[in-house]
Amino acid sequence: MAGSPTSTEGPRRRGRPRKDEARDTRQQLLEAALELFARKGFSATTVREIGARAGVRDSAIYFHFPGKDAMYDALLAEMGPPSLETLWPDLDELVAMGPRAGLSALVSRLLDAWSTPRGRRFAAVVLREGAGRTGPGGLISLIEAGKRRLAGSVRQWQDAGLLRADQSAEQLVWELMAPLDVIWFLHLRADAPDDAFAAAPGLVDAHLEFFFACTEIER
Amino acid sequence: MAGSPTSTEGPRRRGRPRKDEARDTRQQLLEAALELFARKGFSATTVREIGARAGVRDSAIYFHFPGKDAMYDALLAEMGPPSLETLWPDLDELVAMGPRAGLSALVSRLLDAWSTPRGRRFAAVVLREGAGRTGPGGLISLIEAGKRRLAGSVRQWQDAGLLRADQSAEQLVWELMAPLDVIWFLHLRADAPDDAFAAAPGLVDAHLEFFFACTEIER
Amino acid sequence: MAGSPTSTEGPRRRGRPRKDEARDTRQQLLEAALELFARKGFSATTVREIGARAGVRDSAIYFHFPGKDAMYDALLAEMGPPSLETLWPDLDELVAMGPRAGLSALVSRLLDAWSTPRGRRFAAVVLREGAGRTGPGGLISLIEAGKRRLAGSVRQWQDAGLLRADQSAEQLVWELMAPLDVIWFLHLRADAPDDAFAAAPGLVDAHLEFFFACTEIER
Amino acid sequence: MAGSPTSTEGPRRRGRPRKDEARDTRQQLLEAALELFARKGFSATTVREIGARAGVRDSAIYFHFPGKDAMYDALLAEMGPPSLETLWPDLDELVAMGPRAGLSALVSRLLDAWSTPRGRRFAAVVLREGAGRTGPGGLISLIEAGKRRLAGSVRQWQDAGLLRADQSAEQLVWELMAPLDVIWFLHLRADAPDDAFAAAPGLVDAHLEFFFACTEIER
DNA sequence: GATGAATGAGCGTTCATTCAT
DNA sequence: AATGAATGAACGCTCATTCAT
Repeated sequence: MAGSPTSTEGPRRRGRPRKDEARDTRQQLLEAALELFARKGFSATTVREIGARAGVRDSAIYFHFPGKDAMYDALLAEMGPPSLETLWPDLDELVAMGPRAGLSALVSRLLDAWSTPRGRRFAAVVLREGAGRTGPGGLISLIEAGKRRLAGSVRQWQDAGLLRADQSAEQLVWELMAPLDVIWFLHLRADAPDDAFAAAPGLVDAHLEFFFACTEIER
Repeated sequence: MAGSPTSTEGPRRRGRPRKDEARDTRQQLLEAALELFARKGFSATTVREIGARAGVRDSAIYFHFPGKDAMYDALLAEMGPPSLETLWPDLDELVAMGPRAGLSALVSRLLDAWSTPRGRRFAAVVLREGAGRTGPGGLISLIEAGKRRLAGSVRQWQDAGLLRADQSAEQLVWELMAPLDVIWFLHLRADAPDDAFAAAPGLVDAHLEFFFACTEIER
Repeated sequence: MAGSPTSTEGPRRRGRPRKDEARDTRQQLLEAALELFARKGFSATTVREIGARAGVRDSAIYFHFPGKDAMYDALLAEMGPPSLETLWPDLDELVAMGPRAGLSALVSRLLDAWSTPRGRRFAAVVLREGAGRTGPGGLISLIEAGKRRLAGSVRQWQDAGLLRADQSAEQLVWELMAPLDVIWFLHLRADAPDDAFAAAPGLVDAHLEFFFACTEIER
Repeated sequence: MAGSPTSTEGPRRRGRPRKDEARDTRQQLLEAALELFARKGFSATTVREIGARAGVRDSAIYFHFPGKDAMYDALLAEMGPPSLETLWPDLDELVAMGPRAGLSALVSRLLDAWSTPRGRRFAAVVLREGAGRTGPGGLISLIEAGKRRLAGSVRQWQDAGLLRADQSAEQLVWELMAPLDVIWFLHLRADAPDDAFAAAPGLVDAHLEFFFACTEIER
C-alpha cells in the first residue's frame, strides 16, 4: 500500500478513459505538483514534469486547472497541513490535561502532521515561494493563527498557578512555538538532508524539556 | 572635478569602458542577481534582467561569469552576512561583559547585519533555494557553526554561576538563537511584508527578556 | 403552451435532446462557423468557439461533421448566396422589361441578397480564404457563371437596338458587374466598417446611372 | 540573379555570423512572411515556417520583431505597393498627355506594380485579413487615396472638352478604377490560379477600350 | 445527440548561451 | 569589456480530435 508506484503503463489511449481505469487525476496532479514544487521550486518545475508524474500528458492538466499558477493556488488551499484547530478541536480537554501533558501531546500531534510527506513538502514550498505568490498562503499569518488559538489555554494555566505569570501568555506561546518553527523549516522541509530530518525529534524533546524547566511552576 | 563623468547612467558607450568605471561591473552584477534572486527566485530570474539591472546586455555577463549557476555560487560565497566570528572576534571581551550585556550586544550586532538590504536578500535567497543548489550554502550548517562558536562562552558563564547549569550550554545557545532564526526567516527576509519587518525589533527584545528571565541567575 | 419550454438557452441538459429541439444543431453550427470564419478567418477560429456559439461542447461537433475542414466545405456548399439563376429564374421576363428596368431590378435583387448577414459573411469568408481551400468555391468561377447567364439577355437587347453594339455582350456584362463586385468585396463584406457598408447603395446607384448613360441607346 | 534560391546551407553556427556571411535578415524575414501570409493566411502561417524560409531559426525572429503581430504590421507599412503618387509624381505631365495616352500609361504602370510578386502577395494578404487586423492598412482607404489623386486631372480634361462632363470627375475615376480593382483582387492576387493571372492583361485592355469608348469625346 | 476526460502535435515565445566583432 | 545577431532547447499553453459514457 505504502510507496505504491504512481505511474505504471505507457501512454494511455486517445479518448475518454474507461470506467475501470478511472483515477482521480486532479488529486494526483496536485500531489505531483506539491512534490516537484517542494524539490525544485515552482518556476523550475515544468508542467510536463507534473503531468508525467501524475501519469497524464501535460495538456490534460489544462482540463483540470486553468494554468500552472492555478495549480499553485489550489495546492496552497487544499494541501496544507491541518491547523491546530482541526488537530486538537477540544480546548477544554487540553486545559484539563495540564500544561506539561497537554502541550507535549499537542506538540507531538503537530510534529506528526508536519512530518508526513505532504506536510514536509508543504513546508518546503511555502518557504521557497515566501508569501510572494498569492498572499494568504503566507507563513506568518498561518503561524499567528496557531498562536492566538493557544494563548487562551495558556492564560488559564497561568491563572491556575501552573505556569509562570511574569510573561504574557502570548509570549509564552511564542517561546514554545518559534523553536518548533525552526525545526519545521530547517529539519522537516522535504528537501532537508536525511540526517537533519532524523535529528528533529531529539531537538523537539530537548526544547520541551527546556521550556517546561523554565515556565512550569512545581508544587 | 570639472567634467569628470562619474556615473552618467543610461546605456553605456560601446567598446571598452574607461578605467574609472571599470572593474565594478562584476560587483553590480552580483548585487543585481542577489536582489532578483531574493525577489523572484533563481530560476524565475533571467540573465537579461540581471544584466539590465546592472546596466549591461546579458551577453556581457559571460565575460564575468561562466554562466548563471556560477553567479549563484559566487553570490553565496561573497555576499553572505558576516559570521559571528567576524562580527565579534574577541570572545574574551564577550565573556567579560557577562551574559546579559554580552549577549544583548552580540544579538544587536547580529540583527543589524541581518537587517541590511544585503542581509535580508541573502536570507530570502537561501531560504528559497534551500540547501538544494550547492550544498555548503545550507542554512543549517551556517547556523550550527554560529552555535558552536557561542557554546564555549556560555559554558564559562555557567561555570561562573551566572547562567543556569541544569541545561547544556549547547541547548541554551539553541534556545537563544532558534527564535532569532525565526525572526530572520519570516520577518527580515527581503520579500517579507513591511509590517512584518517593522515588528522584528520588538520580538527580539521580548525574546531576550524571556531568555534572561529563564536562564540568568540573579545574585 | 403552458410549461412548454421552447428555447431556454444556457448549457442544455445532458443526454439526448427532446424531439423539438433536435435537428437544428447542425444548422446552428454552420451559422456559427460562418460568422466566425468571416470575422476571424478559418484557421484563427477554433472549434471550441464554434461549439460555444452554437451552444454545444466542441466534441459534439464531430457528431455532425467529420472535422473542421468539412464544416468549411459544407458552409461553402450550403450557405452561399443565391445564384442569379435562383434570384431571377425567368429570363424572358427580364428581357421584356428592357435593359434599364430589367437590370436595375436584377441588380437591386442581387444587392439585397448580398446585404443579408449571411451574404455579407459569405463574401468575407470567400475573400479571406481565396480559392485556396477547396477549389470550386472560388469567386472567379462563381462570378463567371453569373455573367454567362446574363450575356444572352444583353445580346437580345443589343440586337433590338436598345444597347450599344460596338462592344461584345460579355464585355457589357462585365462592365456592369465588375464594379458591383468591388462594392461587394469592400463595402458589403461582413467585416467592413459600418460607414463603408452605408455607402454601398449610393455607389450602386451612381454606377448604374453611369452604365446606362454609356450603353443605353435612347430613341 | 532572378530566382536565386533563398536558403542554401544547413543550420548556421551558434554565435554571431561572420562579416562575410552577413545578410539582411530582417528584410528576408519580411519577404518570407509576405509570401506565406499571402499563400496561407496570417494565422495559418507559423513563425517557424517564416524563419525557415528566411534561413534562420524562429527564435532569431524575436531579435528583429517583438512578435508575429509586429511582423504583420511592419509588412503592411513597408511592403505595400507604390502609391499612385510615387508611381507617377508629375501630374502636369499626365494632363498634358491627354486622357487616352495618359491614363493608358498610368494604368499600365499600375498593373506592372501590382503584377510583381510583392504586389500580388500584398493584395492577397490584405484581401485575406481585411481591414481587420490594424486599421490603416485597409484597402478602401488605400484605394480612395488613389482616386482623390486622379480626380483633379480628370476634371481638367473635362474642362478641356476631352472627357464627357455629364458625370462627376470622381465618378469617372471610380468607373475607370473599380474594374481594375476587381482584376487586382481576383486575377493578380498571389494565390490566384495561373490562368486567371494570364487573363488579366486582356481584361485590362478591354476595359480601357470600353472606358474610352464611353467617356472620350472625339473631335 | 452530446459530454467529459483525455491525446499528441504543434504553437508563439523565452531562455541561457555562443562567438565574431 | 561589452555588444549584436544568432542558436537550440524547452516552456506554458492551445488545438483538433478521440472515444467510452
